[in-house]
Amino acid sequence: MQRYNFKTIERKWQKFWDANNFFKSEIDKNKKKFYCLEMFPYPSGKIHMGHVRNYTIGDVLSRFKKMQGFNVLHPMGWDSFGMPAENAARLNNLDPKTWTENNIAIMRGQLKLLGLSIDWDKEISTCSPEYYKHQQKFFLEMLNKGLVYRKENYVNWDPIDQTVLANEQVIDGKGWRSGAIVKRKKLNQWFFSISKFSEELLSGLDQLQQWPNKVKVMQRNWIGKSFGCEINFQIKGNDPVDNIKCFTTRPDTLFGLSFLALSVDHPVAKFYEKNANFIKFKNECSKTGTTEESIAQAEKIGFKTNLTAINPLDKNIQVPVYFANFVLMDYGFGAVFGCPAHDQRDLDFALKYELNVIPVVKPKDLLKPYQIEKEAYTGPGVIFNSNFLNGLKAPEESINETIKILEKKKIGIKKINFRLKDWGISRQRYWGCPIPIAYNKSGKIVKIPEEMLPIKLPEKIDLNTKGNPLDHHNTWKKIIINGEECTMETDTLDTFVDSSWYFLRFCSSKNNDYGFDYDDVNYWLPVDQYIGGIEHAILHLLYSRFFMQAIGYKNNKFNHTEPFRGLFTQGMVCHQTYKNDKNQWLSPDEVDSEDGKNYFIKKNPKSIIKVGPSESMSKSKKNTIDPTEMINSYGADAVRLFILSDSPPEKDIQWSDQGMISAYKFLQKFWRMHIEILSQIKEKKVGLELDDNTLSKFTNLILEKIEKNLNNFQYNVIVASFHEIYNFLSKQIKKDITFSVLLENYLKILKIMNPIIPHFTTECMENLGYNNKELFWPVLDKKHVVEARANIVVQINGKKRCLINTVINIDENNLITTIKDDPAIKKYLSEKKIKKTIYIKNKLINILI
RNA sequence: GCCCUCGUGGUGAAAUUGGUAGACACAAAGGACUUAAAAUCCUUGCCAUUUAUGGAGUGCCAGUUCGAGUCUGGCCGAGGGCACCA
Repeated sequence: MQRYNFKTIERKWQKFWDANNFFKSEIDKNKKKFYCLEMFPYPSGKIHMGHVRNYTIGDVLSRFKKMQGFNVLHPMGWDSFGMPAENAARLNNLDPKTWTENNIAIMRGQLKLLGLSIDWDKEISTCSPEYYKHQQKFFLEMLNKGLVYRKENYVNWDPIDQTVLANEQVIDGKGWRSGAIVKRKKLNQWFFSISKFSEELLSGLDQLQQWPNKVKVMQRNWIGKSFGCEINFQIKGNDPVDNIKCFTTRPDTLFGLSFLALSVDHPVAKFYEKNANFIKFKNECSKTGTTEESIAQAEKIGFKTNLTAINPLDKNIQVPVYFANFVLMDYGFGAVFGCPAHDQRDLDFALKYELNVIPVVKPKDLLKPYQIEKEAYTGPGVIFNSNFLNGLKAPEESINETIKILEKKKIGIKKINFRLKDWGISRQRYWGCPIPIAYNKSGKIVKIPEEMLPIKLPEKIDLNTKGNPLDHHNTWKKIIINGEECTMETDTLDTFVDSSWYFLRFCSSKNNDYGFDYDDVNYWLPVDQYIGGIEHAILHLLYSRFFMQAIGYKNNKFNHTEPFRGLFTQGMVCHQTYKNDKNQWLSPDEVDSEDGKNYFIKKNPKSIIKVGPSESMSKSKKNTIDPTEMINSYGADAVRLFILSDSPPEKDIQWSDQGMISAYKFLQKFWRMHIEILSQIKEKKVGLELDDNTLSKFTNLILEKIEKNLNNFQYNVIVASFHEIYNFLSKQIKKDITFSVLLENYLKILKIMNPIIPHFTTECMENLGYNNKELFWPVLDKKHVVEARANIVVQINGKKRCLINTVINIDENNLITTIKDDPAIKKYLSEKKIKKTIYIKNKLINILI
């Protein structure tokens, strides 16, 4: 018997799809569209199992939607700017462009082996001038709309990568890529005014019903809206400083004021620049570092100024002003008022410097005398010790009432504050999109005129310089604009800018005049299903949402402001880790095991290996499995089948060789059954009515189930259903079935299986005489789903006692009569009176005795 | 500290949304076929005596209900996110 030869068959159908333009998508306003997008890859050189999982999930959905008659857009591109290219180029003495293009060629080939239903005509690459010239236009457009600005700012400086990082790219005080401890440095930087859209970005989340709640919560926290009040404190005497503004969410505790605390970067600090003790204190603060641990453990310290602030509600309350290490300049006004009784931080500070602790919120139902010791009281209660605020219910009543009073007295203003900060986009790097800006001799900003775009990166560049290579390229830096000699901006854009609009580009990937065409975008957008890793929950997704706001700002040409209607975040692919006796990582192909418990090095069977926990596949831990190797050994369909099996797509999956092999074996045994079915159909057997119906019923039930699971992303359950199909069919075909009924049902089953194992099923269908040029999802035949008989669970006092097979829709009295005759139940019912019965039609009966 | 998610056999997991717990697979054990191996097929969650038959059972403790893996409250544990955010 012939084995299933995946190598020739998979190639055959990939060519067929290609030749018939199977996955080309064009705008067709008579058809319902479906835009399926997976996060595009960085071209590192090789695809990894994470890609395989990501793109298989998207492919299954795309194929399913296409079969359902949707006009599907399923494109692919490359997130191809970024630092690894520069580093690799330096190592291998290549230029980043060549390195990147080679990688793309390799990875494109690898992805094609998977048989993905991608419209390769729409392929884009962010490092090509064809792409980034439009990005430069967006930059200028946004600049004209006042959404881009330049300012001198403290930045997060990564000393290894020699570049600036966005706040989001600093993780635990370390660079997200290099892992180096980030330093503070003052630089002139370009910013996107993302914070201008804080409110829109926050409220937009409510529309996103098909996003995981987890991601929405993370974004909400990130945007960090808080309601409060801006309060202006007068400074006593004739100091050069006469007032200090503070932001507070608890204006109702103002009578508990005992100090003001300022950030060391607060404008007031300029009066202390020459004070040796202040300099010392400032250094002390910066030493604390930015790591999570140090922040948590850092002691609250302060530097006392000679200023005295006056409580605006009561001029007799006068308090000292400190600089303090726990106040941040980039939130609120970089100044807070301290109310130690009701804020733990303030209390810690007050205890250290022996400042007043005045409680102003009293808990209800107080049992013992009320005294603040080492713990601040932050719960609800009633305001006291507070003159005209006394008696207000805190916090629900007191905050709003106090704000009203403060506004009336012109002391404070109601204010909403966001945690979200503007997005710093300048990077001191070569391999990124050049910023279309130059500076004239007097240092003024000059916009590059549109006809001069794109500003291309220079091809020949010396990468072996410190800092930004573009800065050392003297000919590139010189540019003449309107006859005036200028110097190019040498910073390039953060690569997150590239990925913030690529989903728009796919809609009009060939448009030369503009990044996209509004008609195209308004047809395809929003992306109906976006699929990718949870690691992009905040940055990439928030930036993309911002771009829609910014590009559509003041022109209202977009029909939708949210780019991604559905979001699915898939889990990681994990594998066990292995270490030798010297604590060095070992790759899975270096080790072997006979019992699945004890492992040894293949070359040295006596060696002992420590088996570590299963972790997400990474080069550094050497626990990777090469997808192309797997495709070559088992075929794309087997790999697709395995990567979807066992674990739900949103959870992590364990790679197992046994699992991979079992997926392969499944296809082989299904193929053997297929050959048998073929010969039965050729025989033109005419069978018995009963077995025909059993088959039709099964087919339609499994269709119903798989369709539901496709819509819910329960792909692991679908793979389980495939096994059920085999287990059922391999037995059923041994019975008498009319050949035409067998053909019809089997064809239906192959179509249902098509999105997951497309090559295999297409080949099988061709064997049956199907032409494969059109492929539609089978229609559920309800008459076969309706059962003639039902298995009813019989419970006595809530305990299952037996199953009874009866005709469908039997009424309760008839059922009880039948049950009383059943030998398995008789013994429970003998001479007992039935108190009550609960009957769920065709499902269950509970008899209480 | 705050927020979110999740606890089901040796393992990955299913469970029509309150109605037969453990589908489907992996592993292990036993069996069939075979001179033998591979491949293939069959059986097996736990306890009580054995296939029949009972019993317990979805992290723990209560509650609602005829009936709870599913709903409510409390506790324990794991994972993730945020954090001197005023």
